Amino acid sequence: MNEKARVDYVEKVGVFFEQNGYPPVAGRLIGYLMTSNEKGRTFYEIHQFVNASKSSVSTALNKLVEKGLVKYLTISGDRKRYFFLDLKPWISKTKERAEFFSSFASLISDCVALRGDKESEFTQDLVKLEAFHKYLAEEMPKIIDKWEKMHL
Amino acid sequence: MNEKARVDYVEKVGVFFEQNGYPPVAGRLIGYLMTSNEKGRTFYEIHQFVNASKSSVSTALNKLVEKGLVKYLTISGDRKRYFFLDLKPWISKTKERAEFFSSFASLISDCVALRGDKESEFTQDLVKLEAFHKYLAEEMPKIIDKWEKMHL
DNA sequence: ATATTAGTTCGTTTGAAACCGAACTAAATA
DNA sequence: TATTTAGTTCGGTTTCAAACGAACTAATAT
Repeated sequence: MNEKARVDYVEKVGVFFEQNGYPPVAGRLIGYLMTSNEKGRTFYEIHQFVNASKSSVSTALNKLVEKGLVKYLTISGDRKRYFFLDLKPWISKTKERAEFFSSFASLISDCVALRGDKESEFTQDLVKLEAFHKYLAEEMPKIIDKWEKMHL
Repeated sequence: MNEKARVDYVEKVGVFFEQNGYPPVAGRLIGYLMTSNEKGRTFYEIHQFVNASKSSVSTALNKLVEKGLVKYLTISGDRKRYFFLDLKPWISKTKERAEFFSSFASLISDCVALRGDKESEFTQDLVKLEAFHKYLAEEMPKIIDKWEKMHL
């Protein structure tokens, strides 16, 4: 693989994940592992490539391992760990994200319950918005399940 | 409306929006407007209720107006503006959010293009993940359109 | 035993976002 | 004309997450 292309790509992934709420180092780390083989990368390789301190790498890496996005394999008689991305949880993570819709729906529901003017246009719009989010909270898992069935 | 209940509710909305990437003041502001009538609230009322400085309220309010989440009406011969929530853009905002899926899909696609080991399990998993996100990028707008048709 | 190496821990620094207060503008009122 | 009011602007402070460096642990290798 062209090294310049890899560096550029990793930076792009870094930005993408940063925009989606990840710390920059974590994003670059994911990018680096995306361009790596399944044998995994050592702590030192990651540390060198993402050009961050060992402590930053350690923290970011452990957080990603906790989240289940990164796994590692070990080789007996070899102290190093070989880190790699686990792509499987991404789908279930998306399903979890759909819970946003139901919690927003119930937040709106609470609001409607609180309001005196059930007949006002604004309250009606709130009710509609709640219905919309309830609908999405139901439909999202459905379409994900559908995909899972298609691809098992 | 019970004032204590309103205060509690506004705080809850504040936390929710804060968790979803909004500044705390903006979240509380949205909460306050959710519990308000469609006539709208004045700058001063908001300022008092959310208990933040005028400058913070001004900044947060203007950002929300820019985003189209808050609108205001004016009354001739009255200098005040009456701010209220516009609930209509929420649905299209959700549709926009679905663009996340297509941009992630193309990010993965770039990665696959970069990789030499097209046949490896990891690359295959990447391809699958890309397909999954493409699928969602198509299905999300569809189910939203479906809802819109049901409720026009 | 000594030296490397892999990774962790922890106290400090840095940088950006959020918030603030005070001074300001511009319209309305007296 | 002078004053009040609605909202803005801008420079400074606070706050908090992210990153860092240096010292540490524990396993391996010499």
